Amino acid sequence: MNKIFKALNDPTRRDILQLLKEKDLTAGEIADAFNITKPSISHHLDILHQADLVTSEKRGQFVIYSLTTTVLDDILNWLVTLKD
Amino acid sequence: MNKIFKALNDPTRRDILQLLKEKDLTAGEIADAFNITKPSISHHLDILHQADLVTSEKRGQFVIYSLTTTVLDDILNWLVTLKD
DNA sequence: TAGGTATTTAGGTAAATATCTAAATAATCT
DNA sequence: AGATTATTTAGATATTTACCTAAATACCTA
Repeated sequence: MNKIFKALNDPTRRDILQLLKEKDLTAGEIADAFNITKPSISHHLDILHQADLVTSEKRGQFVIYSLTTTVLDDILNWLVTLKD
Repeated sequence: MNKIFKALNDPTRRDILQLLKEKDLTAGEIADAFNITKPSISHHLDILHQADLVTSEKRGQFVIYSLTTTVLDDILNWLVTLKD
């Protein structure tokens, strides 16, 4: 839970997730979508990965990132429980 | 959105919200529930207030805090949209 | 194998965060 | 009014975070 909230607590990382919602992307493609250096994006991707919000697969020299949404259920449950 | 995610990105603050779910509490009662000094709790309450996750009402020398969940809808929407 | 591309790791810096103690403010009570 | 209680503000410190540049790693191709 902690890791997920931490991962979501950054606008760049939230934007990355929304990009990945459309389609899988390589690390480079993700970096190109932002005005941030590639190492910084790599760091953001690492944090998202630690939270299990993305998975990565190495394809040749590329690393393809995909969205994973199953862990969001924990947060959704927590929020809904708080609401009712 | 930013403020809400920020407010939720701390276990103490999330625990405060869950306490307030049960019933309204004074700042002191909230502080007593944690191994943290009152000024620190006051600071956490301020962050929750800035995110509109709690409201406060002064009753005599006490300040009573209540949970507000309406702003959670923004996050819930964002999360659900990401999922489907 | 040498050179090029994609990505991550390492190291450093500035800003934000969580915590503390001490002091200030506000309300109550004797 | 003076003392007590509740809460917040101020100021200090240690940790975390987000970002950068430079270097390392991994893979591909000629």
